[in-house]
Amino acid sequence: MNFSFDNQTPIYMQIMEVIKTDIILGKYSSGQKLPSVREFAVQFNANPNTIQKALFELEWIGLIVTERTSGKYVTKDQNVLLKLRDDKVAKIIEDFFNSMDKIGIDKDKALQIINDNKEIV
Amino acid sequence: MNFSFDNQTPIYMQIMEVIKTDIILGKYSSGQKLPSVREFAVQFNANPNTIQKALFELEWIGLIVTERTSGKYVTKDQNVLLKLRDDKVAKIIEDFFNSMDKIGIDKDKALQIINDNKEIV
Amino acid sequence: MNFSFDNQTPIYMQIMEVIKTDIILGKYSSGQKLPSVREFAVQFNANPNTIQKALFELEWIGLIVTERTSGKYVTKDQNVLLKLRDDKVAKIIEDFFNSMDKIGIDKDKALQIINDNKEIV
Amino acid sequence: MNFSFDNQTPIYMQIMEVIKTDIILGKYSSGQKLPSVREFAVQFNANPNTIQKALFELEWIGLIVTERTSGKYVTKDQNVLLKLRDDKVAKIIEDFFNSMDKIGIDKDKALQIINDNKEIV
DNA sequence: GTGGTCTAGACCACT
DNA sequence: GTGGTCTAGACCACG
Repeated sequence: MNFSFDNQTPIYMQIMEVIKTDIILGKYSSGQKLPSVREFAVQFNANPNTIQKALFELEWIGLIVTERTSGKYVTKDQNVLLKLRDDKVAKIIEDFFNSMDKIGIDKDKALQIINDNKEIV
Repeated sequence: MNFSFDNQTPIYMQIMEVIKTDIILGKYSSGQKLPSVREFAVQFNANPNTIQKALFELEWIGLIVTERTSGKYVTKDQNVLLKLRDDKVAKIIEDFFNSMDKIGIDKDKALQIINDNKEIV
Repeated sequence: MNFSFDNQTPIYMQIMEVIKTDIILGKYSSGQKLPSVREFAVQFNANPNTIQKALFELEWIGLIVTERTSGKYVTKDQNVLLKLRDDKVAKIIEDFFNSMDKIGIDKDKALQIINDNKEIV
Repeated sequence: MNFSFDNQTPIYMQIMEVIKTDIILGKYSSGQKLPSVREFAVQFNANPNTIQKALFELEWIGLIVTERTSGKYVTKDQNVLLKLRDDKVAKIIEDFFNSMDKIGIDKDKALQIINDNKEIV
């Protein structure tokens, strides 16, 4: 796998997002063991410490749990996983309307535009 | 006016965005003189150097022009202004679909969701 | 019995504490034979090596003695048992006053607070 | 200043506790600038990264805020500061009763013992 | 082999 | 000079 990192945002945040997304997409499913920190380090071509920092954030939000000496696992709590996805969807929609609002386009207008978007994009 | 800056992104970029948005919204219209660097500095409670950096970027993309000795003006080129707005709209829509795509929701599904969620958000 | 281990502290220490407490509480009384390492291993759902390590620590502080070929027994030395409990009580009280002291609450004040707070906690 | 670190618990946690306590005690008061990361590093004879880790935790719980390029400051939110102290007191009392309970001493008995503690300790 | 901690040292953006 | 990020490399406890 090959990742090209955006130079504007910290690598650890980008890694966090990639893994988070992989979990949402079910690439790593509930209760499953994640690759070890060292494996991730190779995969992302980053330092193990950087991976740690990324995974720590995911642990904080309850997405993954650490079993000392055996590895890190995706939480078995389905609610956390479902909520994560819903939150993300809600966030995307909110961002969309906010962005449109900032340039003077209200919700109704925004919806109209996006539904007609085939011509625009 | 009171701005609370996001601590993650450079201040000058945030100022740039605010001014850009103000121009799109017509607060500063085509051909109009912009406030002086010093006025902006007071308005944003920022260092004049920071303002300079922000304005320089806007000049670079052709949004504003500097008339030596008299100040900075919004470009008279209507095409630039219109394009700016359209670009932004297209960008917002693209971001929206990209974000949805990342979590496994295709265009049709995304449209369906956003149309259903205008009451929720 | 079901134990949920704290992921922050070594399992063997947690097991040690549980057994130690059980001895203080008289669940295993003076001179009595302890369950075998294997039985403990099943009971705590842990690796026999981990149990060994926990028991070794308890033997070190004189709480239990190993009779080769027959098993491990709670010490017959009543003094050790009594002292263990008194030590623990003293330790708890000392910890309490130390903790209070660290946040600027002296002994008298601490006593006053704890006497007032038996309803709150 | 001279600190002797407990070898059982991570240095960053111990540093975190020291700074937290200093804030509770008002050594660093509301809104005040904290020493720089590098100054702390010298003071605690630790690596700046270790200090960062400690301070990050304090930031997470809202105790301190980071002003990019100028430094880190104790939060101006008095509620957070007051709550911090109250939480700590409650925690200490709770720990005390829990510890006593574990060795078979109930609340009333525990209170009685601690009030009579002069002879015991 | 697993995660956790720590150090030394470097570079960066921002003011 | 401030905080933030990242790396390389080391050592440790645990099971």
